[in-house]
Amino acid sequence: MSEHEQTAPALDENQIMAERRQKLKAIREQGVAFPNDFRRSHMARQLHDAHDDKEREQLEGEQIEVAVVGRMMLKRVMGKASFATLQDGSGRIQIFVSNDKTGLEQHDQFKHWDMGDIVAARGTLFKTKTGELTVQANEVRLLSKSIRPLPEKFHGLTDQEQKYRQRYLDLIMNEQSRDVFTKRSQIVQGIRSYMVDEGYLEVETPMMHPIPGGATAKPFVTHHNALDMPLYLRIAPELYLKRLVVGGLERVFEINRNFRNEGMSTRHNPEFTMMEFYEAYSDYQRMMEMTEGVIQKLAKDILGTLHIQYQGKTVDLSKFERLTIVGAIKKYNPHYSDEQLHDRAWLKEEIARLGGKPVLTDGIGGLQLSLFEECAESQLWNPTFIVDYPVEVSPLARGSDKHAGITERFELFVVGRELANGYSELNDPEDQAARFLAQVQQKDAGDDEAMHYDADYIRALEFGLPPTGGCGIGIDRLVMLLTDSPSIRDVILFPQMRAE
RNA sequence: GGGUCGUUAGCUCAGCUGGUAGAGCAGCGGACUUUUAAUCCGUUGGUCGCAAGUUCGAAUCUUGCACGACCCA
Repeated sequence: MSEHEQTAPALDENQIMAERRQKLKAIREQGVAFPNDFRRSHMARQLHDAHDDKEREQLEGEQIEVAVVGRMMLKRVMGKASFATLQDGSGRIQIFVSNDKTGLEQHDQFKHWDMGDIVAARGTLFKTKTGELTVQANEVRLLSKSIRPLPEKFHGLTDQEQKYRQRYLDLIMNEQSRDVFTKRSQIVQGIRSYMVDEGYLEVETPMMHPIPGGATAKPFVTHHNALDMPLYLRIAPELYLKRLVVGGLERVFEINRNFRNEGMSTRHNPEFTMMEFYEAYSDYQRMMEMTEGVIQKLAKDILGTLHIQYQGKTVDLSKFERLTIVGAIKKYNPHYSDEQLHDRAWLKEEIARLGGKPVLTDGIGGLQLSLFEECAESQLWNPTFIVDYPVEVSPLARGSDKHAGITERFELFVVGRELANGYSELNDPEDQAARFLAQVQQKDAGDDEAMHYDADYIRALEFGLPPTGGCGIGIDRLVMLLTDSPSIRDVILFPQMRAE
Protein backbone atom coordinates (compact mmCIF):
# COMPACT_ATOMS: atom_id res chain seq x y z
CA MET A 1 0.00 0.00 0.00
CA SER A 2 1.15 3.49 -0.63
CA GLU A 3 1.62 5.99 2.16
CA HIS A 4 -1.68 7.48 1.08
CA GLU A 5 -3.83 4.90 2.78
CA GLN A 6 -6.79 3.99 0.67
CA THR A 7 -10.05 5.00 2.19
CA ALA A 8 -12.42 2.17 2.94
CA PRO A 9 -14.69 1.65 -0.05
CA ALA A 10 -18.19 2.94 0.33
CA LEU A 11 -20.47 0.18 1.50
CA ASP A 12 -22.60 -0.69 -1.49
CA GLU A 13 -24.27 -3.52 0.26
CA ASN A 14 -27.76 -4.51 -0.64
CA GLN A 15 -30.22 -7.02 0.58
CA ILE A 16 -28.97 -9.80 -1.64
CA MET A 17 -25.41 -9.38 -0.45
CA ALA A 18 -26.47 -9.21 3.17
CA GLU A 19 -28.33 -12.50 2.77
CA ARG A 20 -25.37 -14.14 1.09
CA ARG A 21 -23.04 -12.97 3.84
CA GLN A 22 -25.42 -14.56 6.32
CA LYS A 23 -25.21 -17.82 4.36
CA LEU A 24 -21.43 -17.60 4.31
CA LYS A 25 -21.38 -17.01 8.06
CA ALA A 26 -23.43 -20.16 8.58
CA ILE A 27 -21.05 -22.11 6.32
CA ARG A 28 -18.04 -20.84 8.28
CA GLU A 29 -19.66 -22.07 11.49
CA GLN A 30 -20.07 -25.55 10.00
CA GLY A 31 -16.40 -25.94 9.02
CA VAL A 32 -14.03 -24.92 6.23
CA ALA A 33 -15.87 -22.30 4.19
CA PHE A 34 -13.46 -22.24 1.25
CA PRO A 35 -12.22 -25.82 0.93
CA ASN A 36 -9.40 -26.64 -1.45
CA ASP A 37 -9.30 -30.42 -1.34
CA PHE A 38 -11.65 -31.26 -4.20
CA ARG A 39 -10.02 -32.36 -7.47
CA ARG A 40 -11.90 -32.61 -10.73
CA SER A 41 -11.51 -35.51 -13.12
CA HIS A 42 -12.72 -33.81 -16.30
CA MET A 43 -13.39 -30.47 -17.90
CA ALA A 44 -16.88 -29.92 -19.31
CA ARG A 45 -15.61 -29.91 -22.88
CA GLN A 46 -13.84 -33.24 -22.43
CA LEU A 47 -17.06 -34.86 -21.27
CA HIS A 48 -19.11 -33.46 -24.14
CA ASP A 49 -16.48 -34.46 -26.69
CA ALA A 50 -16.29 -37.99 -25.36
CA HIS A 51 -19.92 -38.77 -24.58
CA ASP A 52 -22.34 -36.43 -26.38
CA ASP A 53 -22.97 -38.86 -29.21
CA LYS A 54 -23.65 -41.86 -26.96
CA GLU A 55 -27.16 -43.22 -26.43
CA ARG A 56 -28.79 -43.08 -23.00
CA GLU A 57 -28.70 -46.83 -22.62
CA GLN A 58 -25.02 -47.03 -23.52
CA LEU A 59 -24.07 -44.40 -20.92
CA GLU A 60 -26.18 -46.15 -18.30
CA GLY A 61 -24.35 -49.38 -18.98
CA GLU A 62 -20.92 -47.78 -18.73
CA GLN A 63 -21.52 -46.11 -15.31
CA ILE A 64 -18.81 -43.47 -15.83
CA GLU A 65 -17.73 -41.79 -12.61
CA VAL A 66 -16.66 -38.16 -12.94
CA ALA A 67 -15.86 -35.18 -10.75
CA VAL A 68 -16.66 -31.74 -12.12
CA VAL A 69 -16.39 -28.18 -10.86
CA GLY A 70 -17.53 -24.79 -12.02
CA ARG A 71 -19.44 -21.62 -11.41
CA MET A 72 -23.18 -22.21 -11.05
CA MET A 73 -24.81 -20.28 -13.90
CA LEU A 74 -28.32 -21.74 -13.84
CA LYS A 75 -30.31 -23.55 -11.17
CA ARG A 76 -33.67 -25.29 -11.38
CA VAL A 77 -35.03 -26.66 -8.13
CA MET A 78 -37.98 -29.07 -8.28
CA GLY A 79 -38.60 -30.12 -4.74
CA LYS A 80 -36.93 -33.47 -4.30
CA ALA A 81 -34.51 -33.00 -7.22
CA SER A 82 -32.66 -30.15 -8.92
CA PHE A 83 -30.70 -29.34 -12.03
CA ALA A 84 -27.86 -26.86 -12.22
CA THR A 85 -25.48 -25.74 -14.95
CA LEU A 86 -21.82 -25.41 -14.04
CA GLN A 87 -19.42 -23.37 -16.15
CA ASP A 88 -15.73 -24.19 -16.12
CA GLY A 89 -12.83 -22.97 -18.21
CA SER A 90 -13.85 -25.13 -21.15
CA GLY A 91 -17.63 -24.82 -21.23
CA ARG A 92 -20.73 -25.93 -19.37
CA ILE A 93 -21.96 -29.19 -17.89
CA GLN A 94 -25.30 -29.90 -16.26
CA ILE A 95 -25.56 -31.65 -12.92
CA PHE A 96 -28.56 -33.40 -11.36
CA VAL A 97 -28.94 -33.36 -7.59
CA SER A 98 -31.59 -35.45 -5.89
CA ASN A 99 -32.60 -36.63 -2.45
CA ASP A 100 -32.11 -40.21 -3.71
CA LYS A 101 -28.42 -39.88 -4.47
CA THR A 102 -26.98 -37.13 -2.29
CA GLY A 103 -29.34 -37.51 0.62
CA LEU A 104 -31.81 -34.98 1.95
CA GLU A 105 -29.27 -32.87 3.84
CA GLN A 106 -26.90 -32.14 0.94
CA HIS A 107 -29.76 -31.41 -1.41
CA ASP A 108 -31.33 -29.02 1.09
CA GLN A 109 -28.01 -27.17 1.38
CA PHE A 110 -27.66 -27.14 -2.37
CA LYS A 111 -31.04 -25.46 -2.72
CA HIS A 112 -29.68 -22.47 -0.81
CA TRP A 113 -26.57 -22.09 -2.89
CA ASP A 114 -26.62 -19.14 -5.25
CA MET A 115 -25.95 -18.34 -8.85
CA GLY A 116 -22.28 -17.56 -9.14
CA ASP A 117 -21.18 -19.95 -6.38
CA ILE A 118 -18.30 -22.25 -7.26
CA VAL A 119 -19.68 -25.76 -6.93
CA ALA A 120 -18.25 -29.28 -7.22
CA ALA A 121 -20.13 -32.46 -8.07
CA ARG A 122 -19.05 -36.10 -8.09
CA GLY A 123 -21.25 -38.71 -9.72
CA THR A 124 -22.26 -40.74 -12.75
CA LEU A 125 -22.84 -39.57 -16.29
CA PHE A 126 -26.30 -39.99 -17.77
CA LYS A 127 -28.50 -38.45 -20.41
CA THR A 128 -31.79 -36.70 -19.68
CA LYS A 129 -35.01 -37.26 -21.58
CA THR A 130 -34.03 -34.48 -23.93
CA GLY A 131 -30.59 -35.98 -24.44
CA GLU A 132 -28.42 -33.57 -22.45
CA LEU A 133 -25.29 -35.06 -20.93
CA THR A 134 -25.60 -34.65 -17.16
CA VAL A 135 -23.73 -35.66 -14.02
CA GLN A 136 -26.01 -37.43 -11.57
CA ALA A 137 -24.38 -36.29 -8.36
CA ASN A 138 -23.68 -38.56 -5.45
CA GLU A 139 -21.93 -35.68 -3.75
CA VAL A 140 -22.11 -31.91 -4.16
CA ARG A 141 -19.90 -29.39 -2.42
CA LEU A 142 -19.70 -25.64 -2.23
CA LEU A 143 -16.09 -24.60 -2.95
CA SER A 144 -16.42 -20.80 -3.04
CA LYS A 145 -19.36 -18.75 -1.86
CA SER A 146 -20.18 -15.81 -4.11
CA ILE A 147 -21.29 -12.70 -2.24
CA ARG A 148 -22.15 -10.49 -5.18
CA PRO A 149 -25.00 -11.42 -7.53
CA LEU A 150 -24.16 -12.07 -11.17
CA PRO A 151 -25.83 -10.09 -13.94
CA GLU A 152 -29.24 -11.27 -15.04
CA LYS A 153 -28.99 -14.75 -16.50
CA PHE A 154 -30.71 -14.15 -19.83
CA HIS A 155 -29.55 -10.72 -20.94
CA GLY A 156 -26.20 -11.08 -19.25
CA LEU A 157 -23.84 -8.14 -18.96
CA THR A 158 -24.52 -5.63 -21.71
CA ASP A 159 -23.26 -2.36 -20.24
CA GLN A 160 -20.10 -1.54 -22.21
CA GLU A 161 -18.49 0.38 -19.38
CA GLN A 162 -19.02 -2.42 -16.89
CA LYS A 163 -17.62 -4.92 -19.38
CA TYR A 164 -14.41 -2.91 -19.54
CA ARG A 165 -14.13 -2.01 -15.87
CA GLN A 166 -15.11 -5.44 -14.52
CA ARG A 167 -13.70 -7.65 -17.22
CA TYR A 168 -14.03 -10.73 -15.01
CA LEU A 169 -17.81 -10.31 -15.18
CA ASP A 170 -17.66 -9.94 -18.95
CA LEU A 171 -15.60 -13.13 -19.13
CA ILE A 172 -18.02 -15.03 -16.88
CA MET A 173 -21.10 -13.89 -18.78
CA ASN A 174 -20.04 -13.54 -22.43
CA GLU A 175 -18.66 -16.42 -24.41
CA GLN A 176 -17.81 -14.06 -27.30
CA SER A 177 -15.56 -12.11 -24.99
CA ARG A 178 -13.78 -15.27 -23.82
CA ASP A 179 -13.38 -16.15 -27.48
CA VAL A 180 -11.80 -12.79 -28.36
CA PHE A 181 -9.16 -13.12 -25.69
CA THR A 182 -8.52 -16.75 -26.51
CA LYS A 183 -7.93 -15.69 -30.10
CA ARG A 184 -5.71 -12.85 -28.97
CA SER A 185 -3.51 -15.36 -27.18
CA GLN A 186 -3.44 -17.58 -30.26
CA ILE A 187 -2.52 -14.62 -32.45
CA VAL A 188 0.41 -13.65 -30.25
CA GLN A 189 1.52 -17.28 -30.08
CA GLY A 190 1.19 -17.54 -33.85
CA ILE A 191 3.30 -14.45 -34.40
CA ARG A 192 6.01 -15.76 -32.06
CA SER A 193 6.26 -19.08 -33.84
CA TYR A 194 6.26 -17.38 -37.26
CA MET A 195 9.10 -15.09 -36.25
CA VAL A 196 11.11 -17.87 -34.62
CA ASP A 197 10.64 -20.00 -37.74
CA GLU A 198 12.10 -17.10 -39.73
CA GLY A 199 15.19 -17.19 -37.57
CA TYR A 200 14.33 -14.22 -35.35
CA LEU A 201 15.36 -13.90 -31.72
CA GLU A 202 12.83 -12.55 -29.23
CA VAL A 203 14.29 -9.83 -27.00
CA GLU A 204 13.14 -7.43 -24.30
CA THR A 205 14.33 -3.85 -24.28
CA PRO A 206 13.67 -1.10 -21.70
CA MET A 207 10.16 0.14 -21.02
CA MET A 208 11.60 3.19 -19.24
CA HIS A 209 13.71 5.43 -21.44
CA PRO A 210 15.94 8.33 -20.43
CA ILE A 211 15.19 9.83 -23.86
CA PRO A 212 11.89 8.92 -25.49
CA GLY A 213 12.47 7.92 -29.08
CA GLY A 214 11.57 5.76 -32.03
CA ALA A 215 8.31 7.51 -32.84
CA THR A 216 6.74 10.94 -32.93
CA ALA A 217 4.42 10.96 -29.93
CA LYS A 218 3.98 12.50 -26.51
CA PRO A 219 5.41 10.31 -23.73
CA PHE A 220 4.36 9.65 -20.13
CA VAL A 221 6.94 10.95 -17.69
CA THR A 222 7.97 9.42 -14.39
CA HIS A 223 10.83 9.96 -12.01
CA HIS A 224 13.54 7.69 -10.68
CA ASN A 225 14.18 8.66 -7.06
CA ALA A 226 17.60 7.09 -6.50
CA LEU A 227 19.01 8.40 -9.76
CA ASP A 228 17.00 11.61 -9.40
CA MET A 229 16.26 11.70 -13.08
CA PRO A 230 13.19 11.76 -15.25
CA LEU A 231 12.30 8.61 -17.14
CA TYR A 232 9.84 8.23 -19.97
CA LEU A 233 7.60 5.26 -20.58
CA ARG A 234 8.64 4.15 -23.99
CA ILE A 235 6.78 5.29 -27.07
CA ALA A 236 8.59 2.72 -29.23
CA PRO A 237 11.41 0.19 -28.80
CA GLU A 238 12.92 0.98 -32.21
CA LEU A 239 16.19 2.64 -31.24
CA TYR A 240 17.06 -0.12 -28.76
CA LEU A 241 16.28 -2.89 -31.21
CA LYS A 242 18.53 -1.32 -33.82
CA ARG A 243 21.31 -1.05 -31.21
CA LEU A 244 20.96 -4.82 -30.95
CA VAL A 245 21.36 -5.19 -34.70
CA VAL A 246 24.55 -3.13 -34.38
CA GLY A 247 25.56 -5.67 -31.74
CA GLY A 248 25.19 -8.51 -34.19
CA LEU A 249 21.74 -9.84 -33.30
CA GLU A 250 20.79 -9.80 -36.93
CA ARG A 251 17.15 -10.78 -36.62
CA VAL A 252 15.34 -9.56 -33.51
CA PHE A 253 11.75 -8.97 -32.53
CA GLU A 254 9.93 -7.72 -29.47
CA ILE A 255 6.25 -7.97 -28.58
CA ASN A 256 5.52 -5.54 -25.82
CA ARG A 257 3.72 -2.44 -24.66
CA ASN A 258 4.19 1.11 -25.89
CA PHE A 259 2.78 4.13 -24.08
CA ARG A 260 1.57 7.32 -25.69
CA ASN A 261 0.18 10.24 -23.78
CA GLU A 262 -2.51 11.12 -26.27
CA GLY A 263 -6.22 10.99 -26.78
CA MET A 264 -8.31 7.86 -26.43
CA SER A 265 -10.69 6.49 -29.02
CA THR A 266 -11.99 3.23 -30.42
CA ARG A 267 -8.56 2.87 -32.06
CA HIS A 268 -6.29 4.31 -29.35
CA ASN A 269 -5.47 3.14 -25.84
CA PRO A 270 -2.70 4.90 -23.87
CA GLU A 271 -0.85 1.60 -23.60
CA PHE A 272 -0.94 -0.72 -26.54
CA THR A 273 0.97 -3.71 -27.79
CA MET A 274 3.31 -3.58 -30.74
CA MET A 275 5.54 -6.09 -32.37
CA GLU A 276 8.66 -4.58 -33.85
CA PHE A 277 11.13 -6.65 -35.83
CA TYR A 278 14.44 -5.89 -37.50
CA GLU A 279 16.41 -7.90 -40.00
CA ALA A 280 19.95 -7.10 -41.06
CA TYR A 281 20.77 -7.29 -44.77
CA SER A 282 17.16 -6.79 -45.76
CA ASP A 283 15.02 -3.81 -46.74
CA TYR A 284 11.47 -2.51 -46.69
CA GLN A 285 10.45 -4.83 -49.53
CA ARG A 286 11.33 -7.83 -47.37
CA MET A 287 9.50 -6.23 -44.44
CA MET A 288 6.35 -5.98 -46.55
CA GLU A 289 6.69 -9.65 -47.43
CA MET A 290 7.11 -10.57 -43.76
CA THR A 291 4.09 -8.46 -42.76
CA GLU A 292 1.92 -9.99 -45.46
CA GLY A 293 3.17 -13.47 -44.60
CA VAL A 294 2.51 -13.32 -40.89
CA ILE A 295 -0.97 -11.83 -41.25
CA GLN A 296 -1.97 -14.42 -43.85
CA LYS A 297 -0.59 -17.23 -41.71
CA LEU A 298 -2.59 -16.06 -38.70
CA ALA A 299 -5.82 -15.74 -40.67
CA LYS A 300 -5.40 -19.21 -42.14
CA ASP A 301 -4.39 -20.90 -38.90
CA ILE A 302 -6.83 -19.19 -36.57
CA LEU A 303 -9.81 -18.30 -38.78
CA GLY A 304 -9.27 -20.91 -41.47
CA THR A 305 -9.71 -18.41 -44.31
CA LEU A 306 -8.16 -15.40 -46.04
CA HIS A 307 -11.59 -13.92 -46.67
CA ILE A 308 -12.57 -12.67 -43.26
CA GLN A 309 -15.59 -10.71 -42.08
CA TYR A 310 -15.13 -7.32 -40.43
CA GLN A 311 -18.20 -5.40 -39.24
CA GLY A 312 -20.40 -7.04 -41.83
CA LYS A 313 -18.06 -6.65 -44.80
CA THR A 314 -15.56 -9.03 -46.31
CA VAL A 315 -11.84 -8.30 -46.12
CA ASP A 316 -9.74 -10.10 -48.72
CA LEU A 317 -6.38 -10.93 -47.16
CA SER A 318 -5.26 -13.03 -50.11
CA LYS A 319 -3.49 -10.16 -51.83
CA PHE A 320 -1.89 -7.00 -50.47
CA GLU A 321 -2.02 -4.11 -52.91
CA ARG A 322 0.84 -1.59 -53.19
CA LEU A 323 0.22 2.08 -53.94
CA THR A 324 2.19 5.27 -53.61
CA ILE A 325 0.66 8.11 -51.61
CA VAL A 326 -0.15 10.01 -54.79
CA GLY A 327 -1.38 6.82 -56.44
CA ALA A 328 -3.80 6.19 -53.55
CA ILE A 329 -5.06 9.77 -53.63
CA LYS A 330 -5.77 9.53 -57.35
CA LYS A 331 -7.33 6.08 -57.11
CA TYR A 332 -10.03 7.33 -54.76
CA ASN A 333 -10.15 10.89 -56.11
CA PRO A 334 -9.73 10.68 -59.89
CA HIS A 335 -10.87 14.28 -60.25
CA TYR A 336 -7.58 15.61 -58.83
CA SER A 337 -5.03 16.54 -61.49
CA ASP A 338 -1.28 15.97 -61.33
CA GLU A 339 -0.77 19.74 -61.42
CA GLN A 340 -2.99 20.20 -58.36
CA LEU A 341 -1.26 17.43 -56.44
CA HIS A 342 2.08 19.16 -56.92
CA ASP A 343 0.84 22.66 -56.12
CA ARG A 344 1.59 23.57 -52.51
CA ALA A 345 -0.94 26.35 -52.26
CA TRP A 346 -3.69 24.19 -53.74
CA LEU A 347 -2.79 21.27 -51.46
CA LYS A 348 -2.98 23.45 -48.33
CA GLU A 349 -6.34 24.81 -49.41
CA GLU A 350 -7.75 21.36 -50.18
CA ILE A 351 -6.53 19.87 -46.87
CA ALA A 352 -8.12 22.75 -44.96
CA ARG A 353 -11.32 22.37 -46.99
CA LEU A 354 -11.51 18.70 -46.01
CA GLY A 355 -11.06 19.61 -42.37
CA GLY A 356 -7.49 18.44 -41.93
CA LYS A 357 -5.15 19.52 -39.17
CA PRO A 358 -2.99 22.57 -39.79
CA VAL A 359 0.06 21.36 -41.65
CA LEU A 360 3.36 21.74 -39.82
CA THR A 361 5.73 20.83 -42.63
CA ASP A 362 5.79 22.77 -45.83
CA GLY A 363 7.28 20.10 -48.09
CA ILE A 364 5.27 18.84 -51.02
CA GLY A 365 5.50 15.25 -49.73
CA GLY A 366 4.19 16.20 -46.30
CA LEU A 367 1.26 18.04 -47.85
CA GLN A 368 0.45 15.09 -50.09
CA LEU A 369 0.52 12.82 -47.03
CA SER A 370 -1.90 15.09 -45.20
CA LEU A 371 -4.24 15.06 -48.20
CA PHE A 372 -3.94 11.27 -48.36
CA GLU A 373 -5.01 11.05 -44.72
CA GLU A 374 -8.05 13.18 -45.44
CA CYS A 375 -9.29 11.72 -48.70
CA ALA A 376 -7.98 8.18 -49.15
CA GLU A 377 -6.82 6.48 -45.94
CA SER A 378 -10.26 5.56 -44.61
CA GLN A 379 -11.18 3.94 -47.93
CA LEU A 380 -8.33 1.42 -47.90
CA TRP A 381 -10.48 -1.55 -46.89
CA ASN A 382 -8.53 -4.47 -48.30
CA PRO A 383 -4.88 -4.64 -47.24
CA THR A 384 -2.86 -1.97 -48.99
CA PHE A 385 0.78 -1.03 -48.57
CA ILE A 386 1.24 2.70 -49.07
CA VAL A 387 4.84 3.49 -50.08
CA ASP A 388 7.01 6.54 -50.81
CA TYR A 389 6.74 8.44 -47.56
CA PRO A 390 8.39 11.87 -47.49
CA VAL A 391 11.62 12.23 -45.58
CA GLU A 392 10.36 15.06 -43.33
CA VAL A 393 7.87 12.74 -41.60
CA SER A 394 10.24 9.75 -41.57
CA PRO A 395 13.25 10.77 -39.49
CA LEU A 396 14.50 7.20 -38.98
CA ALA A 397 13.98 5.84 -42.49
CA ARG A 398 16.56 5.45 -45.22
CA GLY A 399 16.23 7.85 -48.12
CA SER A 400 15.47 6.51 -51.57
CA ASP A 401 18.48 6.25 -53.86
CA LYS A 402 16.32 7.21 -56.81
CA HIS A 403 14.00 9.96 -55.59
CA ALA A 404 15.16 12.84 -53.46
CA GLY A 405 12.89 13.63 -50.51
CA ILE A 406 11.34 10.14 -50.49
CA THR A 407 12.15 7.31 -48.08
CA GLU A 408 12.04 3.54 -48.46
CA ARG A 409 9.06 3.32 -46.15
CA PHE A 410 5.59 1.79 -46.13
CA GLU A 411 2.51 1.75 -44.00
CA LEU A 412 -0.06 -1.01 -44.17
CA PHE A 413 -3.74 -0.09 -44.10
CA VAL A 414 -6.62 -2.51 -43.59
CA VAL A 415 -10.29 -1.58 -42.98
CA GLY A 416 -9.26 2.05 -43.26
CA ARG A 417 -6.80 1.85 -40.39
CA GLU A 418 -3.05 1.86 -40.07
CA LEU A 419 -1.89 -1.60 -39.04
CA ALA A 420 1.86 -1.60 -39.67
CA ASN A 421 4.70 0.75 -40.45
CA GLY A 422 8.10 -0.27 -41.79
CA TYR A 423 11.13 0.91 -43.64
CA SER A 424 14.67 0.37 -44.71
CA GLU A 425 16.53 1.70 -41.70
CA LEU A 426 18.60 4.83 -41.88
CA ASN A 427 22.10 3.54 -41.05
CA ASP A 428 24.14 6.59 -42.05
CA PRO A 429 25.11 8.13 -38.68
CA GLU A 430 25.76 11.58 -40.11
CA ASP A 431 22.45 11.68 -41.93
CA GLN A 432 20.71 10.45 -38.76
CA ALA A 433 22.39 13.15 -36.68
CA ALA A 434 21.20 15.78 -39.15
CA ARG A 435 17.66 14.38 -39.05
CA PHE A 436 17.66 14.47 -35.24
CA LEU A 437 18.78 18.09 -35.37
CA ALA A 438 15.91 18.90 -37.73
CA GLN A 439 13.53 17.22 -35.26
CA VAL A 440 14.94 19.25 -32.39
CA GLN A 441 14.32 22.41 -34.40
CA GLN A 442 10.72 21.31 -34.94
CA LYS A 443 10.38 20.65 -31.22
CA ASP A 444 11.75 24.12 -30.47
CA ALA A 445 9.24 25.49 -32.95
CA GLY A 446 6.43 24.06 -30.84
CA ASP A 447 5.88 20.52 -32.11
CA ASP A 448 5.87 18.57 -28.85
CA GLU A 449 5.65 15.27 -30.71
CA ALA A 450 8.97 15.87 -32.49
CA MET A 451 11.92 13.66 -31.53
CA HIS A 452 14.80 14.32 -29.18
CA TYR A 453 18.45 14.11 -30.19
CA ASP A 454 19.66 10.71 -29.00
CA ALA A 455 23.45 10.92 -28.85
CA ASP A 456 23.89 7.37 -27.59
CA TYR A 457 21.96 6.05 -30.57
CA ILE A 458 24.16 8.08 -32.94
CA ARG A 459 27.22 6.61 -31.18
CA ALA A 460 25.85 3.12 -31.84
CA LEU A 461 25.28 3.94 -35.52
CA GLU A 462 28.86 5.22 -35.72
CA PHE A 463 30.05 1.69 -35.00
CA GLY A 464 28.16 0.62 -38.10
CA LEU A 465 24.58 -0.61 -38.48
CA PRO A 466 24.32 -3.11 -41.32
CA PRO A 467 21.78 -2.32 -44.02
CA THR A 468 18.58 -3.31 -42.25
CA GLY A 469 14.83 -3.52 -42.70
CA GLY A 470 12.48 -2.91 -39.78
CA CYS A 471 8.75 -2.96 -39.13
CA GLY A 472 6.16 -2.49 -36.40
CA ILE A 473 2.76 -4.19 -36.35
CA GLY A 474 0.00 -2.97 -34.04
CA ILE A 475 -1.09 -6.12 -32.26
CA ASP A 476 -4.28 -4.70 -30.78
CA ARG A 477 -5.48 -3.50 -34.15
CA LEU A 478 -4.54 -6.82 -35.71
CA VAL A 479 -6.57 -8.60 -33.03
CA MET A 480 -9.48 -6.22 -33.70
CA LEU A 481 -9.33 -7.16 -37.36
CA LEU A 482 -9.13 -10.90 -36.77
CA THR A 483 -11.82 -10.97 -34.06
CA ASP A 484 -14.24 -8.59 -35.79
CA SER A 485 -14.05 -6.18 -32.83
CA PRO A 486 -15.13 -2.56 -33.40
CA SER A 487 -13.15 -1.02 -30.52
CA ILE A 488 -9.61 -1.45 -29.24
CA ARG A 489 -11.18 -1.75 -25.79
CA ASP A 490 -12.79 -4.99 -26.87
CA VAL A 491 -9.38 -6.61 -27.36
CA ILE A 492 -7.55 -5.22 -24.31
CA LEU A 493 -8.45 -7.07 -21.11
CA PHE A 494 -8.28 -3.98 -18.94
CA PRO A 495 -8.54 -0.90 -21.14
CA GLN A 496 -7.67 2.45 -19.62
CA MET A 497 -10.72 4.13 -18.10
CA ARG A 498 -11.36 7.35 -16.30
CA ALA A 499 -11.26 6.88 -12.52
CA GLU A 500 -14.62 5.76 -11.16
C1' G B 1 -12.61 19.50 -28.17
C1' G B 2 -17.85 19.35 -30.90
C1' G B 3 -22.59 16.72 -31.84
C1' U B 4 -26.29 12.83 -30.73
C1' C B 5 -28.11 9.48 -27.23
C1' G B 6 -28.04 7.48 -22.40
C1' U B 7 -27.71 7.11 -16.57
C1' U B 8 -34.62 4.44 -12.66
C1' A B 9 -34.13 -2.16 -7.69
C1' G B 10 -28.12 -6.49 -7.64
C1' C B 11 -29.06 -7.26 -13.44
C1' U B 12 -32.21 -6.22 -18.10
C1' C B 13 -35.66 -2.49 -18.84
C1' A B 14 -40.90 0.26 -18.66
C1' G B 15 -42.60 4.78 -16.59
C1' C B 16 -47.56 9.31 -21.48
C1' U B 17 -49.37 16.03 -21.51
C1' G B 18 -45.62 17.07 -14.03
C1' G B 19 -49.67 14.20 -9.13
C1' U B 20 -44.99 11.15 -5.09
C1' A B 21 -42.14 4.03 -8.33
C1' G B 22 -43.31 -0.59 -12.00
C1' A B 23 -42.21 -5.51 -14.70
C1' G B 24 -39.04 -9.73 -15.66
C1' C B 25 -34.72 -12.05 -13.68
C1' A B 26 -32.00 -12.60 -9.05
C1' G B 27 -33.34 -12.99 -3.55
C1' C B 28 -36.73 -14.77 0.49
C1' G B 29 -41.14 -18.32 1.83
C1' G B 30 -44.20 -22.31 -0.26
C1' A B 31 -45.53 -26.45 -4.24
C1' C B 32 -43.06 -29.65 -7.66
C1' U B 33 -37.92 -36.22 -8.94
C1' U B 34 -35.69 -35.43 -16.22
C1' U B 35 -35.45 -29.38 -15.99
C1' U B 36 -33.28 -26.27 -20.31
C1' A B 37 -34.09 -18.36 -19.45
C1' A B 38 -37.99 -24.66 -15.73
C1' U B 39 -43.07 -23.62 -14.04
C1' C B 40 -46.90 -22.02 -10.37
C1' C B 41 -48.43 -19.10 -5.67
C1' G B 42 -46.85 -15.39 -2.14
C1' U B 43 -43.21 -11.66 -0.86
C1' U B 44 -38.70 -8.23 0.44
C1' G B 45 -35.93 -4.63 -2.12
C1' G B 46 -35.37 2.39 -4.75
C1' U B 47 -31.12 9.18 -2.39
C1' C B 48 -34.97 7.72 -10.10
C1' G B 49 -26.33 9.79 -11.76
C1' C B 50 -25.21 14.64 -8.81
C1' A B 51 -26.53 19.85 -7.87
C1' A B 52 -29.45 24.02 -8.53
C1' G B 53 -33.94 26.14 -10.65
C1' U B 54 -39.39 26.41 -12.22
C1' U B 55 -43.82 24.57 -9.55
C1' C B 56 -48.59 23.67 -4.45
C1' G B 57 -46.06 19.26 -6.31
C1' A B 58 -40.32 16.92 -10.47
C1' A B 59 -38.00 10.21 -12.30
C1' U B 60 -40.75 13.52 -15.82
C1' C B 61 -39.64 20.50 -17.46
C1' U B 62 -34.95 24.02 -17.43
C1' U B 63 -29.72 24.85 -16.48
C1' G B 64 -25.04 23.21 -14.88
C1' C B 65 -21.84 19.16 -13.61
C1' A B 66 -20.14 13.90 -13.60
C1' C B 67 -19.78 9.34 -16.11
C1' G B 68 -20.64 6.35 -20.43
C1' A B 69 -21.85 4.83 -25.67
C1' C B 70 -21.75 6.24 -30.74
C1' C B 71 -20.29 9.73 -34.52
C1' C B 72 -17.04 13.81 -35.90
C1' A B 73 -12.19 16.44 -35.13
